[in-house]
Amino acid sequence: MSEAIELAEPGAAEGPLSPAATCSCGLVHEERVRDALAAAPSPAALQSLGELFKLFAEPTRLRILSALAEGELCVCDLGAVLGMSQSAVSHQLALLRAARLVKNRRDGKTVYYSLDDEHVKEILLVGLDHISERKESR
Amino acid sequence: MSEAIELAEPGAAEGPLSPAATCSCGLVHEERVRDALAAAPSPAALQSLGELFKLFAEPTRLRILSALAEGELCVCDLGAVLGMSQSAVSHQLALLRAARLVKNRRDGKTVYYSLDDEHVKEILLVGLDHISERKESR
DNA sequence: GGTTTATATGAATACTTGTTCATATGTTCA
DNA sequence: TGAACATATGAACAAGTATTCATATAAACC
Repeated sequence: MSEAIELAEPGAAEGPLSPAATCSCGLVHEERVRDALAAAPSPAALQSLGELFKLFAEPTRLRILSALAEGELCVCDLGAVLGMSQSAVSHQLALLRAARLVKNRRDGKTVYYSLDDEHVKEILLVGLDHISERKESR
Repeated sequence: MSEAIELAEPGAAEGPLSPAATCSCGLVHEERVRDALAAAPSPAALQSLGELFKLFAEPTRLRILSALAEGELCVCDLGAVLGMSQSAVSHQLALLRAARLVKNRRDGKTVYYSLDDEHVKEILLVGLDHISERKESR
């Protein structure tokens, strides 16, 4: 607790910490806060990261991605795999496509989708690793 | 297109594919669909995976996690880092705690938080790797 | 060319969720 | 014990989003 300091006016601009960067409590470990701020990703990176993980944050899209991890599938195939309407699948594919997680190629009337990024499998594996580890430690 | 087959009755139960597992279109690559279904994670795993990635899907929590990646911080520190109210931070910490992504220890009135899982940094790094790669290829 | 089939997209609705406000819990210190 | 402080939590409101329904695009086949 040696580096704990008391800020006289918690909400006031005092020192290099920005005014809004202090919460209502008066206790702040200034050095640690400074380190954390220095190491923080840029707002743009945070935004992109959030949008990326949001795509992995839903069972529907997770199923699409893990299905495509097995190989190329057309939209109708994905509908069959998921037991979902073509429209719902297509909407999700549009999101995944915009994030460049999947790519598509057209063959006549059929559009085939596949993974566009090596990180997809990697992220899925780390996630699966995490949840299985949590399960056994419980 | 050699393995493309036409289902006579798209909605009807025909073959090992479940009735609901066929979309409105009649074109299904049966073998590919079967492979994808065989490789699909269990519903429970999909649920857990979704909940896990949902925690990484928001700038606020991403900032909390990357701040804690630099070292232990108390709730008030995190409020200062994020420029957010103690209540908002505490709510998010409760979610991260429930998922065992962070742990806490009490020292008097102060509660210190830190990362509870090696996968957190790993997931963050893969995500950052992905978005930086996308940026340069654009 | 016109019809059929596979996919894409726009609008609307139901649902989830992050933040705020108010208040409770738990610890220290006088 | 009681006051002060750090944190936790419950309720409510606002914002974002996944699915459905209807319709548009695009290619193939007659």
